[in-house]
Amino acid sequence: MLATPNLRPQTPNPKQNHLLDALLIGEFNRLLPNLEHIELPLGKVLYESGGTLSHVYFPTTSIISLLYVMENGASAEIAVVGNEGILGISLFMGGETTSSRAVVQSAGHAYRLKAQLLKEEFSRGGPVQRLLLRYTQALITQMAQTAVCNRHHTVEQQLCRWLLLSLDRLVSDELSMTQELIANMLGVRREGVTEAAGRLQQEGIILYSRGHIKVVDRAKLEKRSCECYQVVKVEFDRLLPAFHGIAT
Amino acid sequence: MLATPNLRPQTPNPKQNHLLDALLIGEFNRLLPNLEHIELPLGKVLYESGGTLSHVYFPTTSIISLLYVMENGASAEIAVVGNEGILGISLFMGGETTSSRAVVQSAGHAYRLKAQLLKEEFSRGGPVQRLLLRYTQALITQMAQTAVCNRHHTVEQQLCRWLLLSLDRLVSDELSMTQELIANMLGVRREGVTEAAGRLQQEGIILYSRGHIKVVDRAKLEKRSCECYQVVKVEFDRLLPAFHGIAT
DNA sequence: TTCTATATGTTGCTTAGCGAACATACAGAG
DNA sequence: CTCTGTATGTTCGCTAAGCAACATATAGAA
Repeated sequence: MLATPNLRPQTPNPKQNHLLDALLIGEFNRLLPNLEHIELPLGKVLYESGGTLSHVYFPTTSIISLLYVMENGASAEIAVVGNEGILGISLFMGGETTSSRAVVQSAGHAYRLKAQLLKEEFSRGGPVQRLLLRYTQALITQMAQTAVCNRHHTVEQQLCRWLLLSLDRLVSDELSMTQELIANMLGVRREGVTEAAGRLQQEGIILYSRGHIKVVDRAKLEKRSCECYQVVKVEFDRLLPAFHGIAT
Repeated sequence: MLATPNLRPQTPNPKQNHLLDALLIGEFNRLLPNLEHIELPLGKVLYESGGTLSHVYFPTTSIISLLYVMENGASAEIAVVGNEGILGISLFMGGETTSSRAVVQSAGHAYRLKAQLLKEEFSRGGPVQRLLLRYTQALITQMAQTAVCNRHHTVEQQLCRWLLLSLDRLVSDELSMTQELIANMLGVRREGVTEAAGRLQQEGIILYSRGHIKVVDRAKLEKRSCECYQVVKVEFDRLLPAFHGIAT
């Protein structure tokens, strides 16, 4: 039996989002009053495929999943966005609409900013623009690696990768997530996740119960994962190192 | 028996690359003398994973494949770049290095530009920058769709998608490509491609022989393909419509 | 406490695609 | 014309993961 993770000791603070923290320099500071704090419940759909983007989101304690949903209803996760990034890159990339659905994968807090405001800041160029583009580049790496992972790795490996990606974006070592939902994200059957999770639990790597997963042995989890996790992590660290002061 | 496609009636011309054509406006025109025409043989590696980018490439009659190669040697194609785009986006995205390998998938011509020159133009902002970012957005869509396709679709469907993507980037309806190479791109076994191609040939959709594939019935090919091809095509058309005059 | 919706466990069957080992067939060199 | 390397065809067994149809267990509501 697992306790519900206590994720709310801190007061919400824009600086909990690393990208936002790095952005809030110089003139960008004037946007601070325009940041709107919101709470994101599990499953909330922030963008629908093909829809227009009214805001961009900076998750702090929440995690957003970029999902592509196919004609027949099957889905697959393209990338995740947590406290390291921003949701809504197609806004400044010029797309206006997004081709994927954005769903809250882990409930928590976020800050949002009106689309127009971010676009204006972006088009000013300079460090803000450069940082946003570097983040986009990191996100591209994540997508590319997801494609590779989908092609070559087993459900268990992908589950490990997915858990690690989530863990890196949370303060806790627990996450609230049913196997059914994980299966949706990975684009596999629920039974496949059940089996893989069962194996991981038997080996003392994770502990789970009705929608709560606790990672007990992170080192082993990394070993069971495919290389994809490390590849993405290294690239994020390279492109967005300490964040503070890199926006130069 | 198929004749080798005659792809060289035209004199090489930068305007054969749609993106370059759209870029060569106003001040960007001064870059024209810096464009270097080159011929790209099949299989040539333009970027190695992790390497530094000395040039960006604008394919005209060639097609470049972005491949990710895993630790164990297995590979998968992330995206393709042809006469609609530019190779080397990580340059202006701020990455400096690329995380995937770029290989010539279809021999032909291209123009290249010194990395520094493109970076300078990009950082000027304005229409050039906007167009490059829109193209990047389209490329992101292609990567995301590749991820989905890898998860859910059969080898045959993916082969159809791949043929269509290649076709769109060529003037001819024939391509020079062995099944072995296609298998590498798709990240599947050669035998799988042989079987799928055999079926397509039996139904009169394609015709092939020792490294030459001719698409006979494009309409049927589109029907056999998964939705992924159309999704990507629609997004490219939306983001980069007629090209001429959109860089505003 | 009991009930119920939801989460997880399990099993049998089927199939796509892998790995490996081999057969054939064609193109271009000599 | 023959030889040879390369491209394609075929087969066997195997496994991961799909589909389907259940059984069980538990948290929270009543």
